Amino acid sequence: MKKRVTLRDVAAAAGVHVSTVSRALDPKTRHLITPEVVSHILKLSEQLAYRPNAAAYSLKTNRSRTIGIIVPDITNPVFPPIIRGAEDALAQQNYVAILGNTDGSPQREEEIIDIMRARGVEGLLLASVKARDTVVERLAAEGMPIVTVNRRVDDPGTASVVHDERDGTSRILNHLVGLGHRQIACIAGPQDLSTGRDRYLAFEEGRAALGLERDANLVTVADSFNESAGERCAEELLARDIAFTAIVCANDLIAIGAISALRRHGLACPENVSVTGYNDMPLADRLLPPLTTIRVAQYKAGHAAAELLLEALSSQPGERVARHLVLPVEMIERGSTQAVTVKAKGRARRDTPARLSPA
Amino acid sequence: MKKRVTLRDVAAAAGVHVSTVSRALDPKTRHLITPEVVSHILKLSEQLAYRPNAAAYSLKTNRSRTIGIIVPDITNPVFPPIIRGAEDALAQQNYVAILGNTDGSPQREEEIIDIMRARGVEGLLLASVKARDTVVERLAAEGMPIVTVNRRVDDPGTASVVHDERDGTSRILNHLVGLGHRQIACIAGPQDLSTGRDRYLAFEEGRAALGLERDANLVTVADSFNESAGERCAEELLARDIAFTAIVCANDLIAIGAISALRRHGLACPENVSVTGYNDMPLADRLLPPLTTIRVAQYKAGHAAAELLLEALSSQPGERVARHLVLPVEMIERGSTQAVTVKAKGRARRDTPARLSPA
DNA sequence: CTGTTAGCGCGTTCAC
DNA sequence: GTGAACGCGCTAACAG
Repeated sequence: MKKRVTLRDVAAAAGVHVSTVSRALDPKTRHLITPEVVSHILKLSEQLAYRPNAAAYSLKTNRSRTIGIIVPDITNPVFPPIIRGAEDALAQQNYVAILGNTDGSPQREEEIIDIMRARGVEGLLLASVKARDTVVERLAAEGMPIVTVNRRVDDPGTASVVHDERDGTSRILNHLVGLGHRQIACIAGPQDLSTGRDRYLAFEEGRAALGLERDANLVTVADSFNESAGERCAEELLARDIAFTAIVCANDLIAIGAISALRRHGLACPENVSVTGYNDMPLADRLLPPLTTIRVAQYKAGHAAAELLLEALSSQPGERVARHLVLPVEMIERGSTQAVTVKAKGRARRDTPARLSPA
Repeated sequence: MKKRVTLRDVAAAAGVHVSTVSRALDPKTRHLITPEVVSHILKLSEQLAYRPNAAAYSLKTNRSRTIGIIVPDITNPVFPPIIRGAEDALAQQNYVAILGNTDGSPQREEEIIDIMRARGVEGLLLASVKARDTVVERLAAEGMPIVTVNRRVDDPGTASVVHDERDGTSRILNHLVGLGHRQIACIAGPQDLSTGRDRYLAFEEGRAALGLERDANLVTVADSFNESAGERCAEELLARDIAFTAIVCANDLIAIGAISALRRHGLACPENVSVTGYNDMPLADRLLPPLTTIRVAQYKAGHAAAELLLEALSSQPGERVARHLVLPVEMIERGSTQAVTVKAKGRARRDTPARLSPA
């Protein structure tokens, strides 16, 4: 491996002292040096392909130009756009990111944060937080700059970029009611995550506002935002033997699982049961059936979160105010929802005795 | 932010010299120190939550314990499993990765590599290489350890982990012929990428071996591995006004695009035309229709590639031999392929005059 | 076995 | 305007 050219090499070539080169190369201190010398040094360092040594810079200044991004699992299609957005924003300021996957485990999260701190990350972008997150609380107390993205923590002291869950859920409900649905089931997401909780709260709120009766039997809570949890919850709803014509799912993967489970029980989506997702993840439009869902701007969220973090890094610790961004969402109507038909209405299950349906 | 505890702090607390602490903490040199002293130091450093400063280590040893992973676009569902596999392998040796997206642009690739070198990455994991890649050639010549994953470069001097493209393509062809297809079109991938080229070569080889006639009209080449390229190529095939009952696509996204284009022209998959993908990306089983495709072990490939790279890093520059791994693939039969029906056979297009179909 | 010493490459405070 | 000197936190060579 060719050895790297250092400040010293450039200085030797230019016939000046290292510190002169250092100053000439830094736009902030460049004015201290004679213009001709500056241009000479600039040309030379270009020629020699001088690249400052990040480790030395970091050791000296205690600034690593690195931040940590922590997600539950990069393999979940929700996260890549967030990461991409964040990295694009970071790159503009010569920052890079190192990535960690927690698989939802708080211990793993702690380990990863430990590793990242050893690496001297200047801040953290967290897509993995629980609503009540002791790891984050402790870190924030120590003054580590943190921005959560997609999810947030209850403590308003931690900056966040999230989506308008209430509006999204309300649009879904209005859409379904507009199609004639009155018996609407809900597969809520994990209630220890802000997204799962906020969407569920918005569901109950919207349901009440639309004059639909509350029925605890229509609600089930998934322990995870994935397909198998969706399947399990749909099975549970079906086992309860109650009537519903639509299911509002906490995210797209849950919806996919639910549709599979329905199909196994001989129920077609949307003919027998309408199903909605949330996130509009990649390929949601190509599924069988294409998902009616809420489009959230994940790339934008990642981008904005990184910018918020960079902003916090460049401000003094004292003057930091945790900022919170709520991005607007959009409803995307596709094939997984349709108007209630007389046939499907009332009773969602096929081979069980009919029962009185309210209204 | 709480200031970090350094070796010096631990040394002061233990009443010994820094270098003693350094040695006690390193398993390799620990045997030089009296066991009681070691355990005392270990306990103390634990207590003080000592974390070695990565920048200082890196500056001193010239080893950053960081590698660069470069992909075309993390948003493409093929890459997250590769990245995840690589990161899991790296983590076992206390390495971390920084990520870069090239969007397929060689200039961007060069910029990213520049940034990564400034960061002192010890090696590179490349999922972005062209078959002929001057950037990689130059880097390899300079001695930078490189492993390509998923794709490879023509130069056998660069280590790689790829999948058995020939076997995969041959399975697809056998499957289709077994279903009675004789007029099989092909949407090949970009021919400057090893995957696109190898799959296409295997297609021609397999076609000949199966005794199918060569027809240049049945082949089209996509300029990119995505849905819109798939749509364009399918349109092109249709415009040529030739008969085919199946299309072999270079990857899943192309297949998805092709199916969309067919549908726009009133052709259903698989009823009128069978379509195959490649990669078995996440959700390929949930699409409309579910894709018959080749499953490649992306996580495993990423994992293996990272291990290969770590191995190269720990060996002496002299004794390095570029290793090449070819992982086995598996065919997954789903709904996008079916036996040729009398009705569909011969002529794939509906509202155009029929034409003689060979055999 | 342990302490001493000498940098790794850079930014920064002093002198000049 | 420029050079000299120092040290960030750590490892490694050498002493003892």
